[in-house]
Amino acid sequence: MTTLKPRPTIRDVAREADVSIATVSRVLSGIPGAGPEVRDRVLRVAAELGYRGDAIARSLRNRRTDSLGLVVPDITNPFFPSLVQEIEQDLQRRGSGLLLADAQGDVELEAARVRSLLDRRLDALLISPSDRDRSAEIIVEAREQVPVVQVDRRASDDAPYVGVDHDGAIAEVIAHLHAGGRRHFAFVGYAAGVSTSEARLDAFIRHTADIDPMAAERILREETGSDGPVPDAWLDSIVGEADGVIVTSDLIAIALRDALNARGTRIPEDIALVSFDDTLLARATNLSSVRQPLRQLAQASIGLVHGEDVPVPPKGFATTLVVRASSGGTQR
Amino acid sequence: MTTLKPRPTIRDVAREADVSIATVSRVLSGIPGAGPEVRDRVLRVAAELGYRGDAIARSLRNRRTDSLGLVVPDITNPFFPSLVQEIEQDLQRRGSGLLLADAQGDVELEAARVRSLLDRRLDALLISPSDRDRSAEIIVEAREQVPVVQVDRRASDDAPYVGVDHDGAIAEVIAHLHAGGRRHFAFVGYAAGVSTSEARLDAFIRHTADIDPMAAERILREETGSDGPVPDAWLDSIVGEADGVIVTSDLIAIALRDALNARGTRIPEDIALVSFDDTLLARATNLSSVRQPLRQLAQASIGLVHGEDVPVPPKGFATTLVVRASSGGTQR
DNA sequence: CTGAAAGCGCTAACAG
DNA sequence: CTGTTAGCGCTTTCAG
Repeated sequence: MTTLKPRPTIRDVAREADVSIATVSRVLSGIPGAGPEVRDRVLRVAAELGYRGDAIARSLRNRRTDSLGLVVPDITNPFFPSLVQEIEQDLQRRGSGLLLADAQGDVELEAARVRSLLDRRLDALLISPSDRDRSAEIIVEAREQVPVVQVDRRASDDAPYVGVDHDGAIAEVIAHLHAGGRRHFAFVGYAAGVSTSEARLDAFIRHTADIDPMAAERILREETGSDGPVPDAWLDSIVGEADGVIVTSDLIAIALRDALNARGTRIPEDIALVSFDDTLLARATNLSSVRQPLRQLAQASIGLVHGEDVPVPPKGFATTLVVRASSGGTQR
Repeated sequence: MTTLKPRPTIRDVAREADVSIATVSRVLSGIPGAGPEVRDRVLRVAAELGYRGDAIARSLRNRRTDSLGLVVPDITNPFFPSLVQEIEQDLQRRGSGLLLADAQGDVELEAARVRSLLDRRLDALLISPSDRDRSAEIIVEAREQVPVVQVDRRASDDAPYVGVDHDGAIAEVIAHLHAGGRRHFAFVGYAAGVSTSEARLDAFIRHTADIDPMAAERILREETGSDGPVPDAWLDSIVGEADGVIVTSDLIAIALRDALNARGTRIPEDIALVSFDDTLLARATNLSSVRQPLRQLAQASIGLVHGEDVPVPPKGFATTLVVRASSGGTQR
């Protein structure tokens, strides 16, 4: 490490411009009452010195940190990096910083992370709760200190929630598969406790009830986490049984497709595959996937948490089904 | 939003425990000189009130924010979330927070993000620079203010760098492929300006020189970013030409494998594929991949940036080749 | 239009 | 062993 150059303070600027620090503060904050001559001088000196202000001191005084906490259940799940990116971008535009915490799917860890973030006095907290039920408690606790908004996943009915219309998404997928001649459906990768997964499963059961009463029997739970090999049990339940499969994540879908291919099952001829999130995995491997409106999610949740009057559709934001090779064409 | 509960300050604790704020501060900081009777009372009151201290005020006083900035070139690249996770975890253990910024592969944006982070007065900055050459400037600038360490990617020779031994990694991969009977090599996904990619390419050329002089002709640049379809030109240059292919990322490798399969080329029989990063993509799809010691990278970079005397191997940390189906067995 | 001064919550001299 | 006080850098009354 070399020697660190100390940042100029407001006093340096004041001294150099031969005015009081109050004046400097006013000029730099763009507060009207300031003489044009003085104004220019202050601005010039500030620029010369490279004065940038001290966010910490400002925060202490303003009781506002211009930074926001984001807790994700697992940054390793490719859906979240994309969301994080949108959120970070939006915050940057607002001049706010992003404090990120990863709960690693663990409710205890999540609570610890939230508290640790709150100690840093963020202006607000965005959280995608790890567990549908058990995350509610920490959300309530956090809500006593700062505005909290739940994004993508939800746990507490007390805090606002911004997510997508899972029901509409599933309906669209089923319709698409049905239009392609598929009549036997399966739902792969259900993760208990994950609110999005539960919402999708509910919708799946509802929307297949009429056309395929057996579909509710073909629900395959995620056992091993989202990585690891595809269980043989899944393949046994699918091959020869279903011709239209909905998968909760691109990653699982890709693994499933590989495993099916290895068994000689052809995608999409024998089985059509549609997954969720439309991450770069889906794009790179020609997987049909349900795209989430990430920018809208980011903007709405950030707006909401800042107390703005953002319109949030009651059923959630609309998704887009991106049809690619894995569910393309018609069956047989 | 409901009413927000104000956090208790140190004065509240002092008043309630009937001592001075100085005593509270001392007790809570575990500074010795404090009467056992008073000590207990303070601790009890603090607990009752749920006093947690104010990180902002503490930062202003201590000139230390206990938080660290991390700038990644693209959080959407699956390698980085894993690294971020390790870093966040390590920081949490140290009681520090993580301010994340995404440069989106854009040097200008990167500079803006770095400055914005510095304004927040972090204790240190970790950066994985977007561009081998053009990121150097902002690193130098940052270095004047806080300790800076480069992780994974590098740009400036002035700031410390923590990364892996790309040369050793490539050597191991080539040896593995060679042992499997592969004799004609290709390097896919080279990204100019990305220091890791450049290091790997250098090593590739060096380590294939003896056994396959033509290898240097089979270097395929990443043109479209890491998503998007695989260019036909890649396939033309590989099929019938190479039997051992090294790919710079799991994502590209998966896309490439799909495209090769679609052409009737079989993996690993016709072509063995080994990629980099061993992300969950590789695990999920049985791809051979070079694993990076993320925890070591995280710990070393965080240690270094804190001025600790962390041993960093001069050639970089050793990687591990994880052999899976895509390069398994022997040729033909 | 500008300056002096209070004070955000905390820690660290310094006194007693 | 404990209390008083200065002050981190800033914004914002309040005076002038």
